[in-house]
Amino acid sequence: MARPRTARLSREIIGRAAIELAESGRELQLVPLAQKLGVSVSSLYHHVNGRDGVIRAMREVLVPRYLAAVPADAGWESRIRAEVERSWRMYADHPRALQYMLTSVIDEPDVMRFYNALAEALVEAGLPRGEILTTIEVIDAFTFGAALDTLSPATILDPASAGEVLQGLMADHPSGAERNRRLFDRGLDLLLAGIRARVA
Amino acid sequence: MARPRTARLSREIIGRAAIELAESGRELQLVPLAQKLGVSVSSLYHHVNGRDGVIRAMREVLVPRYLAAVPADAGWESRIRAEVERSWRMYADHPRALQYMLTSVIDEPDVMRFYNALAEALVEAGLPRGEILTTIEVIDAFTFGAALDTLSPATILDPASAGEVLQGLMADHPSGAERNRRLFDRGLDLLLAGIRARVA
DNA sequence: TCGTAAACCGAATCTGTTTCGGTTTTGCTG
DNA sequence: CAGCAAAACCGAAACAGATTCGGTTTACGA
Repeated sequence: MARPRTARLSREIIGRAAIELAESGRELQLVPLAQKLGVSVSSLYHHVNGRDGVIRAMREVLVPRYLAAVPADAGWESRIRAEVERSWRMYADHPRALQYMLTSVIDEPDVMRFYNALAEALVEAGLPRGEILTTIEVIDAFTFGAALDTLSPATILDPASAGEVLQGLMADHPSGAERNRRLFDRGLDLLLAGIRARVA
Repeated sequence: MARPRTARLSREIIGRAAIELAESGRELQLVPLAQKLGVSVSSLYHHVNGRDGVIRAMREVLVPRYLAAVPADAGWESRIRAEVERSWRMYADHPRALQYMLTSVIDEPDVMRFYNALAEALVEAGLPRGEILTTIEVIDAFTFGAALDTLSPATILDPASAGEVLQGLMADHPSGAERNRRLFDRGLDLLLAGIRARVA
């Protein structure tokens, strides 16, 4: 086949399809990706730079979708909550895609905006200037770790080999998405409580 | 060559070599690994189940090395600090190895011991029972995220595209290992402050 | 209308993993 | 103390994915 009337591929089309493929649980491979798109593997190379380029395209789709600017909210704490929530949602909605994006460097303007928004909120909170950037990194690291938790199997711990205390606690502990949501909520609560205590 | 007088390989030998290889920054591939061990690639298959088996062997080396039981400390807070510190050190000392271990399931007894120790400490702290497991997961997620931060390039953010507030903060911010250490310390401080506030 | 570049394809190549058949040594068993 | 199964190694072949290359047709600008 030759050049079609209207192009079948673009970075965005490839990125979207790759995200779907990754989230379906299968490995991110070019043959299945090309099949999904009804195209031959080599055609992908006209739009993205190989497999790494596919991963980059995924990020170019996800970041603007989740991290684009929104009208700012009132207080510093609710602004932080809103920003971090969106960032977490991006990860948690697409944990398998995230897994591939782990090692690549982040240079999206929207990511920078996200950091900026957190910085401004923390300044407003009254945190000493020297602690702000580190605190942002803490929040980011936690969000990231919480998102990776979604990749764990539904039940992480084997009750059989758990100790006495732990075993008792595992009985009515949620699993899967519910566990993950609670983990994120509580972590953010704890961090914000820590920040409040610090500025008090 | 045939069977040697004394075996050249074992799961542990392979695991150690693989960790070194990963930390050296090169890809974890079987050919370099076999070369490093002075052995042919196919020989690896007698001891570990392919590439995935090599990754598993890495974990079998690292987990006992870092997470084995140690004599317990006095208060709940310092016990948590000690446990989490060791867990973080494992990750932070071997971030590249960690990267390969991300997706595999954890079933080591020492890991279970680690969770148990945290559970007992939080019970002692007086945290409501229904919150303990989630809090452990929060701590774990943060540690993990903080460790992954070591994989980031030395400078994450491009000052040129940073906003006004952020740019000012980036001037005297540490980078590399120093940044990572601070990130971990402050995160743990914030979480513990949050827990203290909760039980107060 | 002509020529260049874009968008696609199949086939070939390259890189890395896995399997297979063979050789020698060990260590157990009768 | 022979015999023999299994262990530990090897090289070569098979396999799996990613990447490159040369070709064909179509779009589009000069």
